[in-house]
Amino acid sequence: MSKQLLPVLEAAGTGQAGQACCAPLVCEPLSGTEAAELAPLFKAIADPVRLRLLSLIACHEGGEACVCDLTGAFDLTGPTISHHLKVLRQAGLIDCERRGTWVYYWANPGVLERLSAILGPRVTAMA
Amino acid sequence: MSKQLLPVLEAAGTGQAGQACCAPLVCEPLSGTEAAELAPLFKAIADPVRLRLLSLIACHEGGEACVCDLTGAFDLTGPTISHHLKVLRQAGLIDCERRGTWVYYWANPGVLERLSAILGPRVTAMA
DNA sequence: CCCTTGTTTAGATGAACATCTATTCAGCGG
DNA sequence: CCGCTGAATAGATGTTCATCTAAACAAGGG
Repeated sequence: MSKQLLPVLEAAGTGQAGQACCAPLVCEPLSGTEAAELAPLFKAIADPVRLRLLSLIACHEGGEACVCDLTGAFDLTGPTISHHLKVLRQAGLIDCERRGTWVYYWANPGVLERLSAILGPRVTAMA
Repeated sequence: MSKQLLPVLEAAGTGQAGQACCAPLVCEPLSGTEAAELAPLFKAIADPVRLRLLSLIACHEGGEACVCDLTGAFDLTGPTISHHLKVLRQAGLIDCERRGTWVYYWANPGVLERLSAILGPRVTAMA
């Protein structure tokens, strides 16, 4: 229901600066500010439950998943799942909307792509 | 000074299964086992200090950096830097060797690439 | 052989975090 | 309007983690 994108991520995917050579992280040293912005994003996916939640949501038919589709995959209580979803949402990795009784979550593909771009020296094949 | 590669990472970069379509994470749901293997790797880079350390090492001239090159960049004590380097090393992201008085660290590029591949739907342009 | 410098290990401490139970909020149907 | 179900919030608890100081280990130079 909210949307937030971090500055460091805005620049990562664009064709602005030296995007063709290699991963920013391997190309030139991260500044303290950049690292401070990136670390929370990696922290958000640095948990087995959240990693699976993100994957389940991203892979789900129609690109979105109801919470009730997710809780069954884990041996955890509802509030715990809700907590992890909140962490992913606050990191900007997913977003959600309430439609009637159920709440639907979908992944924010751009953020994931940009994280990937920061890590890996790969071709930026954007359409 | 040790080397360890995780099974889930071995498969990620190879041309084995569906690597051309999209990121594994977005393609099909991560199993509990896969998530449990990946999460610690992301946890290793989910810290501003370690992220900068990794970047500093990877970018350093000659591909390797002495600990004395690294400590100056942070407002932290030696033991703290050493601790973070140990975390990165145990995750397999970096490796080190003692040469005389100094200890040199270098990045393990493959692991980083494979993490990138898991996150991002990008072309695997490997030579 | 001791002293100095570079690096790691051990142990302690305070903050952050994952999880739970209990409660509250939001819609829907009788 | 009341009760039911899905989902989030509040508060508590045990664990993990980042950081420090103190000590140990490694290598080299008088």
